[in-house]
Amino acid sequence: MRVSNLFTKTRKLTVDETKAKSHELLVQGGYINQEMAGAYSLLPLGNIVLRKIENIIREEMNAIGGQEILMPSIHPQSNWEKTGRWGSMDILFKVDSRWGNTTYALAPSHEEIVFPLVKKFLFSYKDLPISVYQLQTKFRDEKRAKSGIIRGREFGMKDMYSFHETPEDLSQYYEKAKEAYLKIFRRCGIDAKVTIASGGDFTKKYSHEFMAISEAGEDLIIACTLCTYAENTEVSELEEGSSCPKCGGKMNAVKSIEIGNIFDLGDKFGRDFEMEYTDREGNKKIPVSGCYGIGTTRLIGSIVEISNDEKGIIWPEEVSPFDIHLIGLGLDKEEVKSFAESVYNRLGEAKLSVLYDDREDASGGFKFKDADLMGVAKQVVVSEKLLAQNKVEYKRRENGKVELISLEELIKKIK
RNA sequence: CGGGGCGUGGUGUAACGGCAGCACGCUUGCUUUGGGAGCAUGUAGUUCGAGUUCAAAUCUCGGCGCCCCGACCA
Repeated sequence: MRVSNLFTKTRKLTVDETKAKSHELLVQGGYINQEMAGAYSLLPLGNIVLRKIENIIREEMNAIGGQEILMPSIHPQSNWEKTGRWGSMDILFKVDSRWGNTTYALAPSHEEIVFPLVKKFLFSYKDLPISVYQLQTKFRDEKRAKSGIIRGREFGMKDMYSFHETPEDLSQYYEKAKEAYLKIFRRCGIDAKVTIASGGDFTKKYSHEFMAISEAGEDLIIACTLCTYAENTEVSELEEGSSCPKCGGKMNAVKSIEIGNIFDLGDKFGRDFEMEYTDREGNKKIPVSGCYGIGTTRLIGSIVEISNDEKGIIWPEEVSPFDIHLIGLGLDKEEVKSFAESVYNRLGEAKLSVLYDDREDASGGFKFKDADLMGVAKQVVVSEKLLAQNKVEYKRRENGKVELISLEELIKKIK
């Protein structure tokens, strides 16, 4: 991708200091645009980051047997009445059809679709376990949208639902999902803490929240400084400075963002939708199930919230919108330009994705500032000076360490 | 939903009730390319409605919108 072709631009000026840091950086860098309170457009760069996050999630969900599907966003009222949530859920958007008197729910979650859906294909214990997931848009009529992309009224989410014969099988799968979640967050550059929380109005059982430690967070948790163990202060009896029940490390109270949540649903929704199958003894049985969510667009904001400095965003490698940000200096000179172009082409041949700052009318300073702001994990500079040595300059955004290196050495090094 | 704040060119801001100004951006031209370039040039604005007043960006009432604190939070 050439910077000269990007229809978005970076912005020099601060957008609104009162908002979240991640919001400011994502707007300045040209990743997102706010359309109203709680609704955002993802611009080319932001969209690439979202796809990268989604693909990481896909890989890890597929690895634990999840099958990807895609369900609709508008749901029939009757399904929501069956679960009792039509009347009880105050964040539920309801939309009227212009024809007749039909009202639909705009999906804040998908139990009301996925349970009747799976029911259609579930006849025997031999069909279990089943695990399905989707990457989709959710709508929640939040009383107050806040913190930029971290808490919107429309947002991206991965939701997975699993169905099992026994609570034991569910809990085994639940643990597998927990590990998969930690892996996903690690790949996104976040060292997530796992807290035990209440199940909300969802289930009488417990749930686990995955927390990213950040001042921008809305939750206060008490987290171990050594391992992933943590408790939400809403339910915790641990005190600041006490020792971790799991590893003995020190527990600290910290603010954090909820980036994932998994629930043991028991047979709640299975019963609501009379989801019966025949077990080994020929009896009718209701499966137990779990659900597993990750806010994908919120994750974008959370990563930026955690990974930035005074110059801009610092993308962790796996979610960086490009492998390399290539900066061409002095491109008005023909030989420098063709050198830069050949570097761009060669990196592409080596299957590296490159954002190439090919602007001939921008000063060098401007390009460095833009690159640091946009935060691509690796930067490569070409210039007249470097051309003379037949070298390029290689720099990692996270530590700013600079290396002079030949192009082929560079490719070998980062492939 | 309770409380508070704010609404001025594309962006960020200034203006006692009395000529709407600045910076950035953008246009055009020339010069510039190793850390947000220089000169010249042009461009564009008071959220909406009602009211008070000789006169409203400024005061009053209402609408709409956004932000913050709290409450809420699959």
